[in-house]
Amino acid sequence: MTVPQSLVSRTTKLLNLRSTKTTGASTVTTNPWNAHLREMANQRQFVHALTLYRQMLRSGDSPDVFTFPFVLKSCAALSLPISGAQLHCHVIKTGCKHEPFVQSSLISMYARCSSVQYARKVFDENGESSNRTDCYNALISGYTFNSRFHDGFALFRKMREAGVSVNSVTMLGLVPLCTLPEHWCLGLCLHGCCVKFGLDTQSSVANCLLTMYVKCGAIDYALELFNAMSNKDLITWNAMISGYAQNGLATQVLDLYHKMKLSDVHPDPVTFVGVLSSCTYLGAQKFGTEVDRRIQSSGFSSNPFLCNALINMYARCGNLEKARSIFDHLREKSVVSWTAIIGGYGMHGHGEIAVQLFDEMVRTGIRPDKAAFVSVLSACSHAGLTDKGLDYFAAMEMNYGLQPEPMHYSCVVDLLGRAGRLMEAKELIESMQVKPDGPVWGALLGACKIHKNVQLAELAFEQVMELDPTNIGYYVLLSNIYCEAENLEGVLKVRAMMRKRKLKKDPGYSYVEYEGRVHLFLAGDRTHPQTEEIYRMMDDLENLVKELGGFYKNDRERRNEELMSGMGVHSEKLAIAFGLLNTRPGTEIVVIKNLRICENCHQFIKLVSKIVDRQFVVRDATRFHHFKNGTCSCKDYW
DNA sequence: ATAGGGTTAG
Repeated sequence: MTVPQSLVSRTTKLLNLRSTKTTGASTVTTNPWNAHLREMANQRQFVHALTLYRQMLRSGDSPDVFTFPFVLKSCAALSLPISGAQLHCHVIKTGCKHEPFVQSSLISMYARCSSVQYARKVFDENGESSNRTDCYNALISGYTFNSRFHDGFALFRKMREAGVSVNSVTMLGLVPLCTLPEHWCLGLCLHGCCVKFGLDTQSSVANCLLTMYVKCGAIDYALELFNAMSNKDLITWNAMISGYAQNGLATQVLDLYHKMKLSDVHPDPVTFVGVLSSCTYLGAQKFGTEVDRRIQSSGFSSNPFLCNALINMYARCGNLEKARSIFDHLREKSVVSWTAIIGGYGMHGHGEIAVQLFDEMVRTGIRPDKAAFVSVLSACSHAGLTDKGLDYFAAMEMNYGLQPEPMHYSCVVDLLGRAGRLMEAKELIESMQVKPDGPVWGALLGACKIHKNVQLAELAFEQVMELDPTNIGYYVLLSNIYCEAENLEGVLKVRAMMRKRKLKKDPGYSYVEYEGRVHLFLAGDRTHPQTEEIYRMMDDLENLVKELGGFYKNDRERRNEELMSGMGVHSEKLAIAFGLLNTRPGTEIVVIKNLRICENCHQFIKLVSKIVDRQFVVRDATRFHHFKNGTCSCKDYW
């Protein structure tokens, strides 16, 4: 085959290749450079490997069968198509093009750094000799790399029909093609294939299957596989930890991290990223600080992934000083770092700072992306910077060519809604290019609660029901709107709707982080080991609060809340009592809530803080996973 | 000796 001319003819010469002496095909030479090249490639020092290759040519030595795989791999890793094509010329000149390892390296190189079509060409022109497992494997993983689902499976079928034997590397190439939820049944079949071929004992294939399940959201299957694996290596642990983390199962992550520490496997930066993101999700700053110490002592402190994860963790947990200090010391601030710190200031009510930082980011030449706009838009809506937010929203598409997604719309609807500009918000939704999702109409519904607009609320609710009929939060919201409007009929209507759809309100829960553990309380919970003491403490507090004049703002509201949830004592009160029992006087007690704190508890906490002279901070955990869907199942976590 | 592969942040 000829090397694609379009690539070679480009003037850029990344490798300054001289013509080389042609040696006999596949002559086994003891090229002294090869050992060094292998070393470089194995250590992922790809630039060095290519430099070394250049030096080798300059010194007059010729590349051979053992040289090409390393340098081709380096080109693939660095995505250098022109150098890759030049190497292809060298392969032909040195007569190595029929060498098995060189063929599969070439296929892989083309698939990874120029075009999978060229990879296919090499494969086809190899003729009979490509009827080998290696070449099939290389091309299949090439299709996977380029997300070519149908081509990948078609080739696999061809491979089976041609009677070419399948090995574990075939599966490593094929399984990651099934990472979309709609393809996961096929992944399950592949799992069956692995068992049939006796490949499941290899931990790399199992890791690959594990990752596939995780990405499809089939956490149960992933866990089953994980538990069945007797030789869990670092990647096994990491796959499961990040799998939980990506599916919003934060407490399971912390549990698993704990178990990993007890095993012999040492965590690496990938592990810490998953653990930190779960601390962020839970608002578990103390746990996160522990992890931070471990990161420092493991020598990973300059890893950019970890720095960003740390900034995010501290910022979301409210420790803005610490987050800022890491951010300021960062050598290279990426758009991710900026987004994390902007989001942190935004969610803790420092909208002005968030906006300043966003502008500063743009001044330093960093191009904001969609996530950066989410953080600045939500900062604007929390701080009431309505016009500023609208400017950013306009700039997003006009100046940066970024098509807003439902997330951005829900921020802007919230922005307009909080400012009382309800009709504009409604019109914005109706003008959307993309289909609005539940949170977009939900934001309007929330705004209707603030501004007591029953009519618009009914309209927004109708829309939300089309999109997300099982989300209890919206029913509660509408019910409260009716309740405030003293529309008893409406309240009953919502309740009947919920009964008909067999929906029950998720229990409100609160948690307090204590001694590196998350202590979770559901409304009316009596499962905590200290339940007796907690309830005693709470009764005392309630009596004191009554003496100070604390009561429900309005009796109807209390009844409504109780009917909606069927609950007893509110979870935040339990959490407060637990905190008072276990923490030292003078320390702050941080309570995290999954649902908005109710008016009664708000007052309760205010009065308790006067009585006991302690500082309470109640933070809204819904902010932590505002844009994630998964529910937090912390229940089993002690 | 040599390919092919699995885990990371907002």
